[in-house]
Amino acid sequence: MGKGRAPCCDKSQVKKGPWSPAEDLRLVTFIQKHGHENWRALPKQAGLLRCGKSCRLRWINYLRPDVKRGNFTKEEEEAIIKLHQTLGNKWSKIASHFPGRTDNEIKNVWNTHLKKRLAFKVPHSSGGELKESSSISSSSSSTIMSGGKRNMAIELDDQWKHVSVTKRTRVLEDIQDLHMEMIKWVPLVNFSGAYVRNTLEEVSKPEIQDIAAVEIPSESDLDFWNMLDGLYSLQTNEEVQLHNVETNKNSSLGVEYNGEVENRKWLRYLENELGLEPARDGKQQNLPEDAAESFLVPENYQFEIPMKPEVNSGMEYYHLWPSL
DNA sequence: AATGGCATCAACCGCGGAATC
DNA sequence: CGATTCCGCGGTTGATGCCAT
Repeated sequence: MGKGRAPCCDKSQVKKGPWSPAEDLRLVTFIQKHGHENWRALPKQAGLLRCGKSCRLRWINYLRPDVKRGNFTKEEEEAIIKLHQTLGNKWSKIASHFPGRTDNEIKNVWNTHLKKRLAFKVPHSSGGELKESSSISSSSSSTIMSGGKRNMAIELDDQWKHVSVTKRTRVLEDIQDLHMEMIKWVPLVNFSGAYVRNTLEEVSKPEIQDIAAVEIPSESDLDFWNMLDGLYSLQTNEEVQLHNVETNKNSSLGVEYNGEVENRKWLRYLENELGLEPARDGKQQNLPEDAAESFLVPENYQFEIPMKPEVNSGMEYYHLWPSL
């Protein structure tokens, strides 16, 4: 090795910490269109203020369409324990035995659950099977909605019941804020769905020009999405991903799209809880089947329209809608 | 209601090794 | 063949939420 190693990126120029939905969207969209042959160059090309390693990690551990979310089954946990006995802390090797699971996830499960379980293990009479301490249980957040095919209304109801009172209050306040924000936004959206950008500043654009211009929402848009993201946080990312995987086996293009559909249902549920809008039938929740594909990888790569109001419905309902 | 401790997990950091120059 | 670049791995940290007091 040489003396001293060049930093992978300019630390002062990169953003750190949790990824925003807008950043996720950029990353997923870019990778689906261009792949990820060079992680180091990717953030710049995708217009992301992230280091390449961060992008890679985010993709592998979270955004990759085949990533499997949710609780580990008993069988998986037992297999991890057995593999760890032979492989040690070779998380990537252990993960290779579990399609869809990531080394990071397995490492976390080991450190948070399995290691402790082994410390308390009581050898079972039928040879080798481990009996876990009753004090160790899976997190409730990821078990609330484990049944992906359950009726959405029931799921939402169940989930809402698990939300603490303080969080409910905060969410409901956020919903109100969201409606106030929507009021401000309505004039910016015309009926053809074109998002009016005149009052908004552009974010820095990718420097390379051989990639179709990525019309990502501007900073003001990001604020809006971040607010939405805050509301959506009640639905676990695991659940979103689970639904995405289940509903997109033939195509990875629907990751963001389906997550959005689920989020929207959740949002509507909360809106109804607040009494902010009349109950409506579920018809409006369905987007055309081809919308997912056109949304994520439109030919001209445009994301000019984050939201589209239903015609004649005022602010009642909003769709994430592609520019076709 | 406040707060301190604990659990969880996403994300970061630094290193080693492979690939390339 | 050494220097450099990049990727992937494993350890660790920090933010957040939950729960007991």
